[in-house]
Amino acid sequence: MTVTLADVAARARVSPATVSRVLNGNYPVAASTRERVLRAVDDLDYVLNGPASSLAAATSDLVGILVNDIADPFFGIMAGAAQTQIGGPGDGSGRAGGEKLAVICNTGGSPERELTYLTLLQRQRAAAVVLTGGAVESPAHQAAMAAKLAKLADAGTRIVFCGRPPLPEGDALVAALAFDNRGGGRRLTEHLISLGHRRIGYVAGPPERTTTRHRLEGHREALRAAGLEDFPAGGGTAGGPGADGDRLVVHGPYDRRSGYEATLELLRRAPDVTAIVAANDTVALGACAAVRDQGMRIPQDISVAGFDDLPFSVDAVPALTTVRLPLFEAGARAGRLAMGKENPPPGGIATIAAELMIRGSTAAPRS
Amino acid sequence: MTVTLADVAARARVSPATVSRVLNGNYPVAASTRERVLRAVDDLDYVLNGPASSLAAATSDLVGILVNDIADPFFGIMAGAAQTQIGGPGDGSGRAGGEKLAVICNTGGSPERELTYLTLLQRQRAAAVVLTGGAVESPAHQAAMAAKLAKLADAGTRIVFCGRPPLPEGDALVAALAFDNRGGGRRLTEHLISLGHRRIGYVAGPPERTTTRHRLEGHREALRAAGLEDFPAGGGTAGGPGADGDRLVVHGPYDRRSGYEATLELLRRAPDVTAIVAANDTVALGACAAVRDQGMRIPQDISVAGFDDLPFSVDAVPALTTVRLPLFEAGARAGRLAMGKENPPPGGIATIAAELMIRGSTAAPRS
DNA sequence: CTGTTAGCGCTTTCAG
DNA sequence: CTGAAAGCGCTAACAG
Repeated sequence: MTVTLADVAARARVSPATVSRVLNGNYPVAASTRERVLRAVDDLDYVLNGPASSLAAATSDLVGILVNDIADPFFGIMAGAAQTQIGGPGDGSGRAGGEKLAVICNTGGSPERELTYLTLLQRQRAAAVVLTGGAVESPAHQAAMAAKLAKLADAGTRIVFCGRPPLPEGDALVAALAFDNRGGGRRLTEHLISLGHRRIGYVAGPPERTTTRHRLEGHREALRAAGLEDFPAGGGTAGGPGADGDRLVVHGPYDRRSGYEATLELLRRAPDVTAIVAANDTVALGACAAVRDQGMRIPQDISVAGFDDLPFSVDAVPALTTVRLPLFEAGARAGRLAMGKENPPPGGIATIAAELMIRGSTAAPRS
Repeated sequence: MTVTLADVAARARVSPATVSRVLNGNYPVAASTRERVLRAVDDLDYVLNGPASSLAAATSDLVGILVNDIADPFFGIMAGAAQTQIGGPGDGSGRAGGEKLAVICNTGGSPERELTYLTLLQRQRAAAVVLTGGAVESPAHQAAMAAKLAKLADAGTRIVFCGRPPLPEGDALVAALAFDNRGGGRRLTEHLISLGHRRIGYVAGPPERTTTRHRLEGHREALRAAGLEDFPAGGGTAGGPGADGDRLVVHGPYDRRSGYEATLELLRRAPDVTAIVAANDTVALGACAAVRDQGMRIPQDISVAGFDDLPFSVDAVPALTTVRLPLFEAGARAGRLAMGKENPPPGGIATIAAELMIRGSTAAPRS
């Protein structure tokens, strides 16, 4: 029923090996032969058996792209961009040729799923894996990840981080594109301070994420530099890294609802805040809604700022002050790195600049 | 270097066949033996060779999810939901067991890429394929799709449509979950008409998409029912299906920018429109921006409505009147269908209801 | 440039 | 319930 390479070989009156060679295009074949083979392929409507080919070649054309939440455009944009550099499209040949199959895997932010997907990808002998977005910092998970990635790497899988800092052990195996979350966070808060804000609330992401920590650290650097750090330096009572007793920081997931609720909580704890910085734009939207529902105006009564500069942020009313991350460019570059089309940055790690976007949602506090 | 099933068998003092059986859990194995095997697997840190297994079994554990634009939450939400029903997660076993690898493929809305991805998935002997969102209606592409899907289907790949109408030939091979775009579009425009609007502009999606056509048809049904259809019934001069001479309809891609520009164009053509219906929420955001940049207020000077009810729509100011599509639920159901966990709807096709969400961006026209 | 020959690592009858 | 053996369809040396 199903056409095999041998069938094609028979019809083209060549050996299977030759068919394989023209299909893979990695070996000299006479033009006339190649043409005959190609015709046979078309006539028979032959489709290569991927598993067989991967088994024999000990490598597949799968490239995995791991994301924390594919419903979030932050990841959608990066993943889509990476796929443009990897996927079947570019070659325009119509017939699927030497393309890789770029696939996006949604971990939902769960460390277990991240590991599971990695195992699944390892099982498929993936050609490369791109890990996007913030990592979970629990030591156990980091160790497990390092071990798994090492295994993948020496099975020949290329590893690329995109928008994620390299692992502590700094495997040379990995090319990393890290966003300057700390610098962006710092500049954002500096902006608020320069506007005259002194009590600034912060709606942070989940405490165990690198992204959360870095952005928050930047925020605190700015506060400290301005002598505004009014919380205990050594952290507070809650457990885990980054925990602290600061009444002006509330943690929660990276979603709108969390932004809404955390903001309400913040306003309850400190009704005198004049500005709120959100972990990202989505959270900021929730924060805006909460602020409004409390009968306050943005930015007259309270300023709100986000992070990422997602497409909808400019359309918020007022437009959201935020920090732009070049998500598309970073994703595309990660895709190229995964394909080996581009050389890794010196030292294996590149820091991607974050640009402050000042818009209407922030202004000087009243009086 | 790499551990094989034979190694595990040796260590567990059983035959390779037995190891295979415990791993696949589809055959009776003595509890003690199974345990011994499992321990050997752990000791050796064995990972199944996917290609080899797929080759032997003539089927893989890959499930493809095709989307038009993964940067758009419309697709991100559906795809993510589908993955929750398919991916490695649910079983919680830690070790990757019987899971499928659900992968998202971003076609960018290009028919060629759609076909290419299908070929790639066919090559991988995918267990199932989920196609999401609107289809391109060109007859050539439809024919190519039908042929390709037929081939996939009889290679044992399960096919599921999600948010896409079944193909004209209505293959019984396919389970389809279609959104009621026409009904939703109709109710939305009826709402506007009931508010008193008579000149309603429409920023439509790309003309060749099913989604675009259905939503627009619903809009026209409503206009016609109210006797407001002021354009030539038979269509106008532009080429292609769905083209018409209606000055109040402008087509463009499903993105914010298109919404912005098309709205400007609309306002130029017909400065007297009192309401604008957008192809979807993203487009609506662009439309809102354009309206504001023209110095008009929403909804006092002009009403704006969207479609989809994406998460950010409720946060627009004023909140967007739109049509809610149960994207998550539909995606999850599609995932279940793809896994064979749920029976296909009677007749192979289910229509998913669309719910009108009336919010602040629409109001009665002035005077 | 092209054919021959071995496997790649697993699943699956078929016996026991 | 378990083992033995025969491929699955392709690639990759090696010879020509």
